[in-house]
Amino acid sequence: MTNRSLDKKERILEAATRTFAEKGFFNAKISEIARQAEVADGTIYLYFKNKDDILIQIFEYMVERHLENIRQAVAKGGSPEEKIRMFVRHHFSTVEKFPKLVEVITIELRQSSKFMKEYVPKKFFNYLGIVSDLIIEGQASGVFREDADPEITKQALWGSLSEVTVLWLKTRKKRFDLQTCGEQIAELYIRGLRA
Amino acid sequence: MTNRSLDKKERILEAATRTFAEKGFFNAKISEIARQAEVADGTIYLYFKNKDDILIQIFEYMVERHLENIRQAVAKGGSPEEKIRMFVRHHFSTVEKFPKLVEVITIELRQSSKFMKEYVPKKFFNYLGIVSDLIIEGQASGVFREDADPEITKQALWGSLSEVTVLWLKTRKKRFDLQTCGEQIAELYIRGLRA
Amino acid sequence: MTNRSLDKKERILEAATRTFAEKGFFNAKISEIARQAEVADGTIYLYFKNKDDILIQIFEYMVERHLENIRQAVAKGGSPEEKIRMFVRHHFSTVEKFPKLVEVITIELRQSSKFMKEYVPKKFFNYLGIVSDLIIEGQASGVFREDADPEITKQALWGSLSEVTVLWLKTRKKRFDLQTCGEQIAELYIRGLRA
Amino acid sequence: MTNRSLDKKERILEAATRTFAEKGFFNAKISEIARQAEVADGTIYLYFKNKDDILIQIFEYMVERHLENIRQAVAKGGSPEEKIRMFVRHHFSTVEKFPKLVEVITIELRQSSKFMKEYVPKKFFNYLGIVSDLIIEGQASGVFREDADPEITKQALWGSLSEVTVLWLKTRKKRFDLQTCGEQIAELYIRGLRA
DNA sequence: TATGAATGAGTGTTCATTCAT
DNA sequence: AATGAATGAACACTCATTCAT
Repeated sequence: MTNRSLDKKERILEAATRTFAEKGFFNAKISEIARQAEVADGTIYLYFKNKDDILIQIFEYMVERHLENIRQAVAKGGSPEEKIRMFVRHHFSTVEKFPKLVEVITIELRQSSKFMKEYVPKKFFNYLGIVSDLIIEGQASGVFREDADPEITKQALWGSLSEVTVLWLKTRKKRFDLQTCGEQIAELYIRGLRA
Repeated sequence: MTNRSLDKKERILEAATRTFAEKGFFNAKISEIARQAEVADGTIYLYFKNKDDILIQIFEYMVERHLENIRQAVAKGGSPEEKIRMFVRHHFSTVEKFPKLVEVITIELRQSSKFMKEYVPKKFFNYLGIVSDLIIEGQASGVFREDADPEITKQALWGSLSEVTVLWLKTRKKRFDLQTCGEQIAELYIRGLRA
Repeated sequence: MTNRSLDKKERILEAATRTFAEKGFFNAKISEIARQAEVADGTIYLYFKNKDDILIQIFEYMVERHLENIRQAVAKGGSPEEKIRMFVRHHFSTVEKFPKLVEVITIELRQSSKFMKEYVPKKFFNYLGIVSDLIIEGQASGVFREDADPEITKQALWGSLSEVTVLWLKTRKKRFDLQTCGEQIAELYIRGLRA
Repeated sequence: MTNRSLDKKERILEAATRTFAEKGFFNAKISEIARQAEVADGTIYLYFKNKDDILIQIFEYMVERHLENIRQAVAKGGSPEEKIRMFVRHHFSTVEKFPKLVEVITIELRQSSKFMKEYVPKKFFNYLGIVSDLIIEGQASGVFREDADPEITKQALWGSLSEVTVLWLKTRKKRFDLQTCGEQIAELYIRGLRA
């Protein structure tokens, strides 16, 4: 029962992720998602308020998964510098593991007006907050410049990660693989922040 | 004649920019743009292939304007480091001068599937190419690390600029003004690249 | 068992009457009726064929109740004239006693296409037949005009009663109370029929 | 131009009247109306706000036509009694001339929730007002009873007319023709009102 | 009897685009 | 070049009804 329900919801989330990644948010039809999830159109509305809500739940599901691991991953790095490296590595290994999911989050999410205008991604703020915390920690321990603004830097790093991710997802011409991407960006920010 | 035509096309571009920025790409109606430009609905199709094309032409118009100045602006900086600073400053001063325009380019453009999937922004590549050229120049003159990949770094910088821009456009709570943003990001990348 | 069943059916009829009167036939949801009757959605279909059938059964239930009393009530009037007065009075006192029920019968019933097109309200014909019988009786005893058509008059009276009822239900601005309505209409028809 | 537009709007009104009468308001599809009017679906929305609006405009169109003539028709009757006769006759001759139109007005109109709940049929009130004016006139000249309430009587008469009309429209078993109906009802009310 | 999760048919309305003038 | 009336494809969502339990 609960089992079947969870099954169904997950099947819909999966089907939606695939469909959104392939067709884009707007061109993805509810009936196509239903078909792929092997449920009736109406069933989708037992688990989701509307089309935008599917996207938002994909996002939340993703952030939750990601968040579970990221703190542990970051903790493994001893110094703040190493922690930043871990954060970046973790991002790209997630991209590598769930490219479709990341594609939807990074590209299609912006097409949902509900998401862009009404939804406040609280958990995502927590996630990004890890970065500014790292910077503050590094500044406290003297390894990072005092004059670097943690908020701006956090945002800048996130921009770098997602832009490079989009490029990689779009081209798939891995002249540079994701490992390289990660090391390059981590190095850039670590040196950029060093006191 | 040509005069009136140019007039009309520009009026449409302006009206579209305003409307896209205010309502978003999808909620902006062609008839609303026509009304604001004081032309008939059909007239728009004498100058633009379709709704997406308006967006693309706004983008090209923007890049052209931006490109005209950017090379001169960058040239003013003597060293590669200073040139990067000029590039970033130029970006944010443009954001400051044409916020509506930048908002459309940075946010609404991603809503057009034509743009995201079919259009190859050649001129924009030229524009971004300035950055990788700068890095290569800096590496040649020994001020930048040889192991920094110019392509990845270029993309990372662009990601930082646009992400911070989006944040600034959305919040308008200038806890940090754009000047500060620019200096922060420039410093980050210059130090990050330094040999 | 039978006890509980009757209970349940009656609870559904009551809940439906309330819901139909409040929301109208089309805006009343089966699930809302089920919620109010404290049964499961599916249970309703053990007692009723479909949504229209609920309405029809409300109607029949009403007519049965009404019919039980009306003959006695009419019988109390000695002369045909007085009997018409009793009929009209009885109608309005029912409106007064069960306004919700009457509202559903008089207004919402017309929204059901099943009712309007397929259902033949046999019992209701019996009910209205009382009027034409009265008229014939009056004609036989010489108090009513021979040239009044009992069928047309019956229909006309019914139209008057329901139209005035609708007005009263809609406005509730009792500039005239129901008593007055009844006396006015009875007087009109008695004089109109008098030989 | 204006010519074509009027044409088109009238064609839609006609097609809608026919379709509503045949299928009922709810079962009438916009696309079916468009097909019958030989216009595109979207064209309907250039002339009408929505489906309910079509019905409302049919109603207004009808009342306007009816109102134009009714005052003249009533004026022809010399005495108040004769005027009531004219009013009733006029009603049934309209039913005879435009049965489809009357069917929509009398039966289908009640299915539109917009009409029943939001629209206030001002012109229709004027139309019915003719009746209460007649009664008051008759009371002033002493031919009608002083104790007959003009408002209730007006409403009662309207109920009689529409109920008998519905019966006639539904059965078409003209055991009594409309002429007879008119004379019967007129006689009933004239006698019923007589001082 | 009773449940309630699942179904899936069904449609009014919008709006980018066209084309006769 | 300019118009703007006309087009018609396209689709998320609801809710009465069913049926496995």
